[in-house]
This record gives sequence, structure tokens and C-alpha cells, in this order.
Amino acid sequence: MTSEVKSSFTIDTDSILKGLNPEQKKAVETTEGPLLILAGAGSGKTSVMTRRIAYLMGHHKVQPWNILAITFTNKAAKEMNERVEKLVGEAASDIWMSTFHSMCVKILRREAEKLGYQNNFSILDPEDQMAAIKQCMLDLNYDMKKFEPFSVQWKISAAKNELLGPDEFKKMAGKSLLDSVAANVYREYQHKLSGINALDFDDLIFKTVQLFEDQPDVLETYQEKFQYIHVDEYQDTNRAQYKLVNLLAKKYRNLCVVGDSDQAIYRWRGADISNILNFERDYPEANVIMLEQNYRSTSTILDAANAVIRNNTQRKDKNLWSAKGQGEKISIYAALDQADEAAYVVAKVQEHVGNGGQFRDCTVLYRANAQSRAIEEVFLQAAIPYKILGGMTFYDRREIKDVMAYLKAISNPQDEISLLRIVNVPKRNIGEGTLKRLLDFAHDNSLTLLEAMGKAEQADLGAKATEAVKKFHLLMTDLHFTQEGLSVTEFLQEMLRRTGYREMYESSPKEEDKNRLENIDELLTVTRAFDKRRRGTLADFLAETSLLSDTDKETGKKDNAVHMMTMHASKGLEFPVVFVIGAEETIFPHSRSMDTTGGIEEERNLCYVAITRAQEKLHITYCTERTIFGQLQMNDPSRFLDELPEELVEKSGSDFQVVPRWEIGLRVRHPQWGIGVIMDMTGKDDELELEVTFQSRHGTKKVKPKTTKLRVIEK
DNA sequence: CCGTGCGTCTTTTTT
DNA sequence: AGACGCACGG
Repeated sequence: MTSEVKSSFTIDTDSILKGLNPEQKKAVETTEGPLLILAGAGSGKTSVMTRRIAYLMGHHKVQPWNILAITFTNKAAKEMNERVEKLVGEAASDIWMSTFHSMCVKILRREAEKLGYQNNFSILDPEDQMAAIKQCMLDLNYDMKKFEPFSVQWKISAAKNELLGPDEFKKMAGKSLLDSVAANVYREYQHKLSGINALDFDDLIFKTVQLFEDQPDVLETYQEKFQYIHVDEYQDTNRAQYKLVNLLAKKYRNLCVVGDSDQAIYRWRGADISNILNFERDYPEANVIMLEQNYRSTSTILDAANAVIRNNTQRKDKNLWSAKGQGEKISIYAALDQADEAAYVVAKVQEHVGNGGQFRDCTVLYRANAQSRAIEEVFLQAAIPYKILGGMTFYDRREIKDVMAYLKAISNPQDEISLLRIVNVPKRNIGEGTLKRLLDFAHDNSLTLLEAMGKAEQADLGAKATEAVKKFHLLMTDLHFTQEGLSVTEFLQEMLRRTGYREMYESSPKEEDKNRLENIDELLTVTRAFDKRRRGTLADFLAETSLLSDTDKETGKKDNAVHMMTMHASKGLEFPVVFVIGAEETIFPHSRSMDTTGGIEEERNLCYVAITRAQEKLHITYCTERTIFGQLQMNDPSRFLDELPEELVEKSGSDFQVVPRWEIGLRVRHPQWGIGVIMDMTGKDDELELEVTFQSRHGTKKVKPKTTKLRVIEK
């Protein structure tokens, strides 16, 4: 990598600094030494980062390949790259701009041998990972009903994020049974992974850190390469990422980190907010710059966000301000149920479009992916174009996963996980029993599964099974060699034909399967784009696609559509009109975060993130009734709603529009006490008081409809 | 070896 | 409500 020739480029340094406020300008010009940029939401940090990079090149003549910029998503990286390119031209392509994971893949592909891996290693996605863990638990004879594979996977992942290998984890682990099970599975799992030449997401970082720690010369190569390092969203880095960055920056100490502790929302996956809080301790000579002017939202929206976040105790106080006007008030809508909530969103979207706005201006944010369903249904009915980011995406579809598994198994013949997924798709009469015998045979003779298949006749299978297995083995080895010399697209076509995978769906009469074919064709357009862009290997293509984050993969090709995503996925994005739905206790904040104050504070950070996505108009909705797991539930409005200053909001709701005519004998529903019957009425108008007998345990209560939410039940 | 039907349970958030 | 795992019958 030292073969790079000095590149020449001319950059107009004056234009780089144009239009920046004094703090932003200082952030761009402070190029040497450690720099901490505390960037509030919407404070123009991307602009600062891109210009800082351009300034390094233009003013200090730093070579592009000596610059590293780590972002949170591939999309952010791509966007940053485009913006830098506008400033510095083609030289931008020599800058490493990527996520932690993509960067580590790039490094590991070069250095794999040094770690005892081959450079065509597979990357296990969470589903493959789960499959591998289940296999390990099976091998170790653990009862998977007693110890959930999911929890084990979680523990292993957490350990890796903390840079604990199997041995360290065993030492550090708690004394619970689950921990000791996890420790044993962890060891077995790593053993399996190295046997199949595969790494999981967490390994990508962990192994890179190990490489750097164990082999100082390798570390030094990269320290020399990355003389100027930028890390975005530093508040969301975990232990392993922190270590990685600090190892790289150790030599030149030109480390610029950008973050906002109020937007820390990934503690649950190991992110440690003290990484950013302790930056000045780690680098006593650091410069610190605060960006507090928000260029995104109206002051109403910002004031609301500030008011909410102020309730957190664990934070550095800061105050975002905006020069934009007040704008509209925040609308809070109390919906009857999910359908009503969705109807409200539809009505407001249509209103926005009716007033000359675009669908793409609107975004619906929710706490959990499952909440998108109700909205989706109503959008379909109302013919509102929409685009869902995250959740079940293109790459999660069965046919795509299958095809990718084929590609992985062919690219890395040791990849048993992928092989097992597709060995019998389409049906080849190689079933559970045969595979079990093959796996045992492979294990006893230290063979990979594919190698064992090649020697099927020795595996004691029976004539029919042996023949089926041999045929499959021939197909796979053949494809492995066909791969060479073909572009990814050409190879994929060939593979789809020879494996009979395409045929399987073509011959099916089901409408669903026609769709699957379309998705496969869609994948072919993805490979075509890849071939055109960089003509990489199959392994490169697989790595690129498996590292796409939810925000990176947009489903559907509709341009002008309402966006829908989780609040997590919305970080870093902005939209004129934002709907935050499901603002109810147990949904948001989520019930599983409510037992710790840390949990609640992180939910509040998430609320802050959600609110600050909005540029002009914010709608927040909640349901008084919600059906969850087929069960009717009533939740209180979210506590975060109480934290919004009265003068900034405007409340409405079905409950307030319909004034029921109360009468004795009427059946009603109360949010806490459930269903009851009106037994008596006293007073009138605002003073009206009802005596209601509720089901069994709640007995008879006096209720004022003016102050309590009571609903009449039809029939 | 494969398909079907019943009973169980519910991953919050994601690179 | 819906997905998934498991047991059973062909």
C-alpha cells in the first residue's frame, strides 16, 4: 500500500470556509492534534467534517490516502464521499471513508493470513450466526429450551464488543448457569468459525484489534497510513471500536471525534458513552469545540427537544438554538387505536400534499419495526406511496438469502452454514438424516462438509443418498471453478441456471413465486451495478452487501414516497414533516427499558433524536387502546409527552371530538379498570359524575367523564 | 424424505 | 394475530 504516488490536486481553500459560523470555522481549521467536536443535532457537523477533510488536503497538502473517516452507516459514508468530491474532485476516492465494519473487512482481507484466516472468509449475518450457535449448542448437548440460543448469542456478542475472548469471558463471566453455558458455547463457536473460514460482525472489529495488538508492525503500517482520523457518532462507539481508533491514532494523535452524548442510543449493544465523556482525559491536549447553532428545525421543535432532554441527569448541559422562526406548534393526537392513529397520519399527509407539499417530505418514526404494519396497510388503501427503511428488507427475503448462501458457499467452500442452508433447495433428496451422517463423517475425518460430500461413498449412506450427495458435490465444485473469469453478474446467472434455483420458481404456479423471481432479477441489477462500479470478486460483493445497514438498503424504487423507519434508523436524517407514532408507556419508552434509570434516559435520548429530525412540523400520536399479541391493552400516554411545554403543543384526538351521550345501562371502557356499566349519574355538564360498576376486582367507582377518559362500547 | 397441522411463544432498538 | 418448532402420517 506504500506504492501510492503523490497525487496532485488543486483545491480552492477560500470556498471551503465560506458560510461557516465561527465555531464551525475553528473546527475546520484545527487540523493538528486531538479535537473533540460536540455537535448538537442539526448543527452542520457533516458539513464541518467534509470541509475539514478538504481543508487538510487543500491547505496542508495532506495526501488523501492518509485520511480516514469513519461513519455510522455506509449511506453516511457515501454521502460524505460525494460531498468531499465536490470540494476536492477525484482525489476523494483515495480517502478511506467507511463504517467501522467495512474498514475492518478491507484490512482483514489484506491481512487475513496473519490471523490464520483465508482472505475469502465469509461474513456471517445474524441469521447465519444464530444457526452456527444452535449447531454448537446441539454438539455440546445443551437443552435449547432451557438456554435460549438468542441469549447465548447476545452474551457472545457482548463479550466480543468488550474485547473478551472465550478464555477471558469465562474468567469474567458471572456465576449464573447461563453464563457458563455461554462461555462454553463461545469457545466451541469460535472453533467452528475458524474451521469454516468465517467471521461474524463482531469479529470484524475484534479480530482487527487483536491483529493490531499482537503484531505491532502491522499496526504501524496502518498508523502511518491513517495520519488523520475522523470518527463520527463517537458517543455510540463500543469498547472494541474505541480501542481500534485509539490504537490507530496513538502515533500521530490527529484524532477528530464528533458526537453528542444526548444522542447516545446504542448502549444496549455495548456502546459506552464514557468514550466521548473521557476524551479530554485520554487526550489532555485536546481542543474542544461546541456546535450549538441548529440549522434544521424551528425554534418550537428545538425548544421541545431541549425541554425533554433536560430531564436527563447524566449529561453535559448545552442549549441548542435556532435562528429559524417559531413555526407551527407540535400536534399531539390521541388516537382510539392503531387504525385511528394510521388514519390520522394519512389525513395529515394528504393535507400536506394538498397544500403543495411532497410525499417525500413526510416521515413516520416508530419505536419498533412491528409498528409499521398498521401504517402500511392504511397507506396501501389510501394509495399513498411509501418506503420502509429497515425491518424486513430486500436482503431478508428468503430467495435473496438463499441465493446469497449459494454465492457464499461457492466463494468460500468451507462455509458449512451457507452450504447447509441451500443443500436441499431446490429439493435434492438430501435430508436431515443424510446430513447428520455426513457431518459426523466430516468431523471424524477432519474434513469440511463439502469435502465429506466428495467422499460420500465412504460415509455409509445408502446408494440413493450417496448418489444425490455426489451429484450435489460435483455441482458445487464445478461452480467454484466456473467463478473464475466471470463477472459477478455472469456468474450469478450461470449459478441460477445450473443449480435449478431459478427453475424451481419458474415452474411454480404460485403468484408469490413470481414475486420471488422478480426479486432475484432485482438482485441481478444490484450485481450489475457492482460490476460496473468496481469489478470486484465474489467475496467483495458478498462483503459489501452483507454490511449494508438498514438505512443503507432502501426498499422499493419509489422516489417520492413517505419514509417509514425506526427512530434508531432515523439518526442523522432530517425531514420537513415528522410523525412520531406510538407515544405510549410500554411502547415508548419501551417496557424492557423501564426497570433502570439508565434505560429510561436512553429512551429519552431516543425521543430527543426523534424530535430533532423534524424541520418544520412535528406530529406525535398515541393510542388509548392497542391490540398486542391479539390482546387488548391500554397504555398511558408516554411520560415524554408530559415533558413537552404546554405552550408548544396543540392537542387533539378522537376522544375529544366525540362527546358521548351518557345514559344509565351504557357499557363503557376505562383505561385502567376495563369494561363497566353505568349504574347512576349525578350532576351535569363538567360536573357530571357517573357511578360505574366494573368487572369483578375493581368494583364500583365514581368517574367524572370530564377528567377521565371513558369510552362507550358499541353493542 | 417430505408435507401438514397443531401448539407454543413473542427480538426493542442494529453494524 | 402470526411465525416457528415439533410431531405425525404419507
